[in-house]
Amino acid sequence: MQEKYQPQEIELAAQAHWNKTGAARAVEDTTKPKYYCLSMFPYPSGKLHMGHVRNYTIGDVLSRFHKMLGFNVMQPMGWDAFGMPAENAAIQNNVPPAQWTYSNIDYMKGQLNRLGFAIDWDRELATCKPDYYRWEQWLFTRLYEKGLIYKRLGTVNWDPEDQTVLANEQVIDGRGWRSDALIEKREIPMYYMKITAYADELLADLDQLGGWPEQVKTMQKNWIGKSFGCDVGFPYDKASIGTDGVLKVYTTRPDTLMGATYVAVAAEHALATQAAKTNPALHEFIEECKRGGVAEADMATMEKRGMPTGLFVVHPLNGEQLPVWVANYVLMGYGEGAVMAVPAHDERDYAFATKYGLEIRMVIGSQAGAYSDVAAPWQEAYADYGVCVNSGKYDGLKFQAAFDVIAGDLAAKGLGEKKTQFRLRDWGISRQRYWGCPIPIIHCPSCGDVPVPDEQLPVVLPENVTVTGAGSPLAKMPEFYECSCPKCGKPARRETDTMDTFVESSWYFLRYCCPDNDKAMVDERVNYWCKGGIDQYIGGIEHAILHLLYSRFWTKLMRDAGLFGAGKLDEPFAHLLTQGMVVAPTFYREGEGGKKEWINPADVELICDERGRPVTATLRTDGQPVVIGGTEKMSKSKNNGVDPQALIDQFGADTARLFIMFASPPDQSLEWSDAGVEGAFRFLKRVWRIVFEHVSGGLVAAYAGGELSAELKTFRRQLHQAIGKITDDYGRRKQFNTAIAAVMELLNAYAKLTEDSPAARAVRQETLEAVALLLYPIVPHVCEALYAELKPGQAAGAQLFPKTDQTALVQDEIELMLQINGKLRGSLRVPATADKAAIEAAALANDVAQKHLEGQTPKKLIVVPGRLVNIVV
RNA sequence: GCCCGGAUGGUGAAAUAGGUAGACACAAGAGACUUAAAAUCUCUCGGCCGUAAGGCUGUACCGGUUCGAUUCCGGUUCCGGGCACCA
Repeated sequence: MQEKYQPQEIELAAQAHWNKTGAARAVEDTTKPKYYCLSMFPYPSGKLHMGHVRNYTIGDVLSRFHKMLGFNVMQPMGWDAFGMPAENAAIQNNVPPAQWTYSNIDYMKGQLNRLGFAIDWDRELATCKPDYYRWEQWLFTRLYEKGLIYKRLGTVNWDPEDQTVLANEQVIDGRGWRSDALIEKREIPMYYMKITAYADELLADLDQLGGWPEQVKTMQKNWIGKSFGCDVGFPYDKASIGTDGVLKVYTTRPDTLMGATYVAVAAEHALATQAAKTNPALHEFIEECKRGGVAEADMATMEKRGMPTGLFVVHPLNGEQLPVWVANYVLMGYGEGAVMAVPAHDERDYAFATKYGLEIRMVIGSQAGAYSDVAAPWQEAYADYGVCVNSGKYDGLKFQAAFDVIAGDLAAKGLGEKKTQFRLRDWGISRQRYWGCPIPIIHCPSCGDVPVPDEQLPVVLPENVTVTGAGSPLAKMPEFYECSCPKCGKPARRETDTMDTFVESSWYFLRYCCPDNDKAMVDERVNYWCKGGIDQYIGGIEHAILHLLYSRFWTKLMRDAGLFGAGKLDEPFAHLLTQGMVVAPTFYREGEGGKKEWINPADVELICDERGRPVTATLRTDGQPVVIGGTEKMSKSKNNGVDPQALIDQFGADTARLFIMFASPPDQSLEWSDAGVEGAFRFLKRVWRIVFEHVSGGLVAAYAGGELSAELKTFRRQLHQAIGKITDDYGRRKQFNTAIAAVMELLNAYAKLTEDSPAARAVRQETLEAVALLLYPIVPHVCEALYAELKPGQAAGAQLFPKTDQTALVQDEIELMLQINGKLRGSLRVPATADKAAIEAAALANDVAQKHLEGQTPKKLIVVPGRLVNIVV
């Protein structure tokens, strides 16, 4: 055995061994329980970032651990290869997106292998390849025929200078990120997937997901947002509007209807358009509302503004005339594009009414008859449920009663009815971009939208294009869009929009089961690997809503298309681990026009005060100060990523894996710092040295029974307690930092062992064999090497995980803590078999207890078996 | 703004079911070994008082429940994630 721990050498050797033996190959085998361990596949952005290393190390630890428990493990990997960054890189570096993407995949695959992940590369897929996306196009045409995909207008960010649609991320303070032009909202035709048709099931099935964090289920539930409310119709006031009609709104608070004092409509609403014809100021205001992006966060935080239209509608219950306002916070795409406003009982309406001097009418009190408790002077809206007051015949009714009676009255007048509504909206999947999956539709002047027939699939995306950033490249390629109608044969035009990349990532995990099938989207192998759901899914918490919801949706779509045959799959992911973000500080300088130029932390010199808090920061290259931004998710846009490659080059893959698993539990965010990496390396060197010293004394058989001294007996108890704890940490708790700490603790105890008998050597052998296997899932390379030294000819990865020896855990005496009035005052040794009465007696007889009692009789005695005694004086 | 999280020593964190707060590490300081350095080993390490024994105090802030609260409940502050075209 070599005396020195040389990671580069042993890691390459271990990887060569795994490759030779096909250790990571996953083959269907019905004689073993299966374990499908899935990590969210990476976007091939160039090189791995710390988030990837963290994600895939967690996946690899769980994969290797379960393999040692006897499962048939599959750990696949692929590439979420379509997306905007490839187009941006193309514009910047004049490289075709495909070429850029494939070379990134090559490099990153090399990095994954260098980290020693047990990935079955035979199942690798890339979403930008026709043999993958053709099935997505195929299902698209089926869904289109079923009416689950349909076309309508949708609102996008329009950059008038570049003549192009921008993503929300590309709109900064209402301006295009490249052109700096003011962005406008624009309505264009888009394809939508009818996810709302599955809203009820997506909500109800959350209850099946026992292996999901509550947090994520709550977020999805709120996102779907099932609400019970009422449609309310406000008849037009004919004198002002000039025609008959009814303005429809939806509310979850019909009990407050008597307090409605105005209605607000979106800038694009028909009533707004009508009023603007004769009102130049209103016309100008509506134009202004159309400026800016479409992101909801911006809508919700912008200043609420409005303007009266001069039009009126009639209150359906009390017949009063209510003014119609145009408000910038009402959106045409959501619901009816109009809302009723009850300023007294809604915070947003309250703020708006206060600003524009609109009437505030209080109609809900916290108890019947008494509404002075929430009455003037008005400081804020009373949005809680209560009792109707100041509401005529409805006075005294509580929320539900008022809801029912008012809904009934509206229905009787034909001006409303109860309605269940969802916040969830249909999923717009059209993108006016090049680097994505082409939408398989042909537009025919006589036949309309015709789905591409199966035999013409896939619609292949041309790979040699030039991307300029202005307009859609496909729309400039006649050789792509010129075609003939599949129905009538006349000249037609192919759709040039591509699909949202979330579509590709909504089913890749099913395709891993059968990536080689060129006859079908999926086959019966899905039923083997996904039975009962994918056993473990691991990925960032930032995907808690969109990606996970879309994937659940697509699984249900594929199920209902009959793609799982006799198999049943309602939910794709049985267990979900949402890893915390890897975050790092951000630094920037403001350039011309206030544009932020982000600087990588590696190029920044931090100056800290004596308490270790950063005071100022300077750029290394010029020594000039930079602005310290917040600590945020490592990302390209903030340029705060830390390259893991340097870490691997210097210390090896095992140190990188160990450090990142030890630094914090997987579901917490991890703030990157270089400190601590050395510590992880030092620990591995220490393990190596300990094994080296033991092996140098000659090999012995592991302890298998027989008398032990008290010292060895105590130590063996620690060993087997640690095995139990670590098994629980890996398996149930998925908390790897404490598993590592338990091994460290065990080795600290090991180093303190003094005995040097044959029995002691046997216990040492037992311990080190166990340690090599206990650490194997986290640092497999070094453990493979150490285990081969301890048990020549044997591979650690082929062993079963250590089991606790119950007989080693037996204790004669245990220690209880002694509390007086809930404060720790001492401890107590009692026989392990002592009953409650014996423990009480021992506690009262204790010197410390006597001292604090000072002759008084205790008021109460609390005994928690195995833990403590609390004496209340 | 809305939804979901988080906050514990100089730092990362632990405390698994309401029961010893700070395990295990990092950094720092002191010492041993060494011609020296590196490596390694030993010790100290929340704050205040005390030579010590020990005492008081302490888990973002304010309040509550409990024999006992980092943990449960109500409120507040700050930080992070998501908000439908970043992935």
